[in-house]
Amino acid sequence: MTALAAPDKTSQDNGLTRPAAVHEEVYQRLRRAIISGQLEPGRALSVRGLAAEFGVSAMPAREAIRQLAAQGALEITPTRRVAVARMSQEKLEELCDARLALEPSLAARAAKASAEAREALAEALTTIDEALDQAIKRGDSADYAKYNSEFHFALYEAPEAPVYLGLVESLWLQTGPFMRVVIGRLGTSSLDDDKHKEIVAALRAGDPEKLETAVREDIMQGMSNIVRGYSPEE
Amino acid sequence: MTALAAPDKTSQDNGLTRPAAVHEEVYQRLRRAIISGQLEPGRALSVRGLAAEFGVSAMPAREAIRQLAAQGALEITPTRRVAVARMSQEKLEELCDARLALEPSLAARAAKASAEAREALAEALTTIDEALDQAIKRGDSADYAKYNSEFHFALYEAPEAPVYLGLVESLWLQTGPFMRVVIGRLGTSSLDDDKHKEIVAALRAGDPEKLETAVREDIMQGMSNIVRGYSPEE
DNA sequence: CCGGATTAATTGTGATCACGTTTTGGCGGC
DNA sequence: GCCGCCAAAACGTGATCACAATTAATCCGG
Repeated sequence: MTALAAPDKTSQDNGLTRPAAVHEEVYQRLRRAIISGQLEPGRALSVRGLAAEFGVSAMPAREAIRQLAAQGALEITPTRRVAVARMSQEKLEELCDARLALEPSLAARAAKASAEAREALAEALTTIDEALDQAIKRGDSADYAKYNSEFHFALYEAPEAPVYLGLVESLWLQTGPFMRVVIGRLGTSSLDDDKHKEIVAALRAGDPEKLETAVREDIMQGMSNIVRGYSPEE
Repeated sequence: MTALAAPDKTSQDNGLTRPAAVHEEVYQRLRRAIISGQLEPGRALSVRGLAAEFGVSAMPAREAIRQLAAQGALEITPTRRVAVARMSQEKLEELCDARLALEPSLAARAAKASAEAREALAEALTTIDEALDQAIKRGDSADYAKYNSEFHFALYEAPEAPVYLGLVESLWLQTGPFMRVVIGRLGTSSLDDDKHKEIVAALRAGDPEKLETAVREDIMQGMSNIVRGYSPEE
């Protein structure tokens, strides 16, 4: 019933750092689940339900919900109930425009890093992209969504641009759930010609303009798939 | 001590609508105060302090803080204390870029409305702009910031684009506090040649491209003022 | 077998409390 | 006069409870 990934306890940066707040933990897990499309649009959430799912009290669940609602990932119904945000034709167009306005120029900043940093990032991206390709061959749409989001955010986190990153995260939080529905509808077979190879190549070359257009094309193609898979029902 | 505007009780859309949640009320007032620059960067906030200020219990204050933190308006220090977000050189550059990437194209959508709607909006904007000009003549930087934000958001709320609007609100929540500091430093005399007249004209003409460039120029000019007033101290 | 009313379960919200941490204010020693 | 220590005040956070509202379930009459 859950499908909400447990935290990766292997990364022990513990030493002098304070243990993460419980509500932060809940927020991160829920956030990842939404971005990678593990929760379908309209899916009802509740404070007590989430609290039980995570084995915590109501307070951290409330805070996580409020935070994700502020980022547009969750909707508050007129009767104050909470659900994963739904998609609409107009919203889809807005999301597409906004992604095109932000993500390419954010990615371009990654191409301006040092050659070593670019190479390290390129290798990391390649690793993710291979896992992504295998997910496509396997027809595993869950893993596809997961690795696709990991690929993009590995790229977007590289230039340290917290403002941009926050905006882009908000966009993915709103696209993620719906994306997954569409992939489930179309299957992964229609997704095997993404522009990730071009993205990595442009990054390696240190060419911001080329990286920009590669990301733009990747977005446009992905979003056009979504539009293709969009049917006006609910 | 407060300076947090009380809600406008005159707008009684009551009838069948549910009374607004207390935390929503707190959020809105705090949000407006931040956008219009009534709270300086680094200003410490606390759950109990806010609760006392608004005459409510701690819960609504907590939720409002969490929400504004998610939008980048408030910072959570490493020791979990809350403060109005501070500015930095890099952040300022990011905010400038992001504003230029989003606000002109959002405004352009307003130019595509019907002639009647555009005319109504143009008149509303003119009214605000007159108040703004008087604030400048008066040298009242608080009112300047207030009317300037009102002008822009009247324009941005016209096209019903909630996704875009959310992103732009986040940007203003991060620029507002710092903007006010800069205005206080430079005085309002350096602000009397904004592009608002061009914006209204382009809107009346229904010319999206012209509106886009007018908004872009307004942003660039405002942000260049900020850069001029920026000194690395604190 | 179905539809509507009544009851029961679930939900968001606000309030309050306890606990451990952090910040602050003041006092004493150098 | 200044710096470090110590106590006190303030803080974020999680837990729990009560309440009003909404949603779901149940039951009954047809």
